[in-house]
Amino acid sequence: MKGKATSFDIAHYAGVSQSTVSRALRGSPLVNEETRRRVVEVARKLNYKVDKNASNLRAQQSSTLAVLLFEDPTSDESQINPFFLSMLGSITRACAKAGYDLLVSFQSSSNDWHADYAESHRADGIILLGYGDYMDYQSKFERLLESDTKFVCWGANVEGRPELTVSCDNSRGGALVAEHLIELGRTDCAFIGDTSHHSPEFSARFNGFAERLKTHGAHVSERKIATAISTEESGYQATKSLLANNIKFNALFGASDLIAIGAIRALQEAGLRVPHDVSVVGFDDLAVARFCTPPLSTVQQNTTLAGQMLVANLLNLIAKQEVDVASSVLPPQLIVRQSSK
Amino acid sequence: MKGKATSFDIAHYAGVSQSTVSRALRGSPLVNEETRRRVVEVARKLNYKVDKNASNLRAQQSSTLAVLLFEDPTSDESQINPFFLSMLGSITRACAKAGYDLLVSFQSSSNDWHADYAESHRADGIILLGYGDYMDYQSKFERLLESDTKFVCWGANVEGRPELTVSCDNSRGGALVAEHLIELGRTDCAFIGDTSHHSPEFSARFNGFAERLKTHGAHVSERKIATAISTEESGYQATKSLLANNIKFNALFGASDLIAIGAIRALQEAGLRVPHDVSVVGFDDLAVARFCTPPLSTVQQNTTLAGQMLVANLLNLIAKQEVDVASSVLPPQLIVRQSSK
DNA sequence: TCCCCGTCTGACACCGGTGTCATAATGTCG
DNA sequence: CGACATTATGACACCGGTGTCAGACGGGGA
Repeated sequence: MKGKATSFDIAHYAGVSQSTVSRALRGSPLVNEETRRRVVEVARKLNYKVDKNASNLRAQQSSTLAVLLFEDPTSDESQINPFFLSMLGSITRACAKAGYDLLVSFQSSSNDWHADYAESHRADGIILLGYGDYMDYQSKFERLLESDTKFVCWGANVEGRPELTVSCDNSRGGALVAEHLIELGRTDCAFIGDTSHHSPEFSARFNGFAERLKTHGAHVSERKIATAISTEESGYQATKSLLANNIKFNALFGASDLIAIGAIRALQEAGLRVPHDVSVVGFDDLAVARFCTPPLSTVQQNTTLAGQMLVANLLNLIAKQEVDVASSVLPPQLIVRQSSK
Repeated sequence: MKGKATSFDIAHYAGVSQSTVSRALRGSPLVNEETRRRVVEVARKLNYKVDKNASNLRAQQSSTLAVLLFEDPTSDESQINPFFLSMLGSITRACAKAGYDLLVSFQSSSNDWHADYAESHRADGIILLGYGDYMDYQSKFERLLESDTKFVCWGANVEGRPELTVSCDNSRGGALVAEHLIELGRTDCAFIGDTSHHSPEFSARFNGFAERLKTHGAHVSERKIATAISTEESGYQATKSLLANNIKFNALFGASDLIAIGAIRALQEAGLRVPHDVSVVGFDDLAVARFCTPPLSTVQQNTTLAGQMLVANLLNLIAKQEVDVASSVLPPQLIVRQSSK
């Protein structure tokens, strides 16, 4: 046998037509059980595998999803945010469980997207993953909507289409942090992150945090807010700049774990003890959080569930089925460790 | 315009034949520059994208690679080894740079592989990633070789086919650790990992380590070796069992960072100070290593380079070009941090 | 003028499946 | 025994491109 076997080869050896082979192998009820057995047997012997390209072409669907991962443009080239990698893991699993393949692609937000996976029929739908510039996204979303591409995204909201988004209840997560710090009596808080509309997730965390503090008579002074993107280095620098300006606080909320870890480094370098002098809380619950010094209190986002929801919602979208919007906002959970005891 | 545009639509609007459209869009020198401009313009206007399924089917190649990630079967369901995720990142980038798409799939070693990506023409080649049971792999490798599937793998050697493997010089990495500990005067060493043939990478690290110690008159006592797989928990348990047996040592080499991190936890719980009482060194240089307490000395594997090599070698294999075996063994680098000062 | 050649284009078979339709074989009922 | 439903199968068009081949066209040389 030269080259790969085709369904015609199977048909030949099984003494049936090619049509019957196709039907038999896909479990059509139209074919006789005895015939099917014969076909399956021959196919196994010849190590026959259905050609996905031919099958996809004819069936006009690919049983494949694509993940587009947008990195923070300024983040380190080599290291990808562990939070998204963890998400990627659960998406992969959820995909496999649904019998779909998964294409993965990293994009830099600066570039134009290579988001033609759907248009070129390589994927039936697309999952968008990333913190990213909110304003920048909307125009891309419009292009996707226009070309009738099926997609869902994590975090960022698509205007007027809530069914396309799965996200953590960031605002509530911020509130949980506020409550925790209030219980500890640490209401003189700093915030490292981004309160602008450029980062809807970070600002939601901040707003939930600030509002809950306010209901307890505390508030976050403008001076105690420093801007950072989600890297350790950025968190470190932002915190250092606060300290350099001689700004005092007894608690610090980092908009992500990486930021909080960088903040801890800055605090410790300045001779401040965590949590004795400053309680620190992060957001994400990366695997690192357990291992840093001191172990980091944080708000856990359930990436397993998130990945499952993203896949499930996307598949519903593709099948033109109803998507449950309400359940796509995932509950955050406060994990208290030593950094805020 | 209903549905997606096809090359026939473009042909119609550009007033040429479908053949010419195909040629024009793929830059064939046969088509007149003026004609090409017209075709390209129409294609842009109609937002036309070549159908990959049709193209792949006809061309009998997919411009796609697949990564199969094998997890340690006993490892935690939700968390994937960060080392491989980091590798995945660099593979993705290398793929994109070469103009290939990337399919990602997680496999449990226990299950039969769904490695039919190549047979079903979904991918031109496969990258195998994972620590795994060496013996178990050889039979799978044979099956891949038999079906003439193009593949490369990380770490594990395919018998008699060195060109299919990219790996870190684990033995040399172990030797670097030995030298470092000798310099510190810490030659009473424990090893946590796996010295059996089941884990070729771990045992190579151990052998390189033990041999170098021997040339300096030291050696690793059998009693000071404990078996662990590459998880924090496993490293913790293995170390605890050593301590429970009242075994003393002033240095500990963990076969991976996760193991070393677990070991540190066990040591600290037992009241031993790191590095004052025991110097600890790991292997991998995960992002975590910098952040744990104390920051972990470790052997860095260059995952960026590794990913590039895997992709490059696989593409050479597919193109039936020579593969440079020698350069596929990557040099490890010792990173000294506080855990072994 | 005729022939040849280079340039450019169109017609057409083909990749390997899937879905539809026609039909043969068998059974069922009045 | 004929009309008709049921079951199982084969023939064939089709998905949307790619590669081959034949041919149209214009120019240059004899």
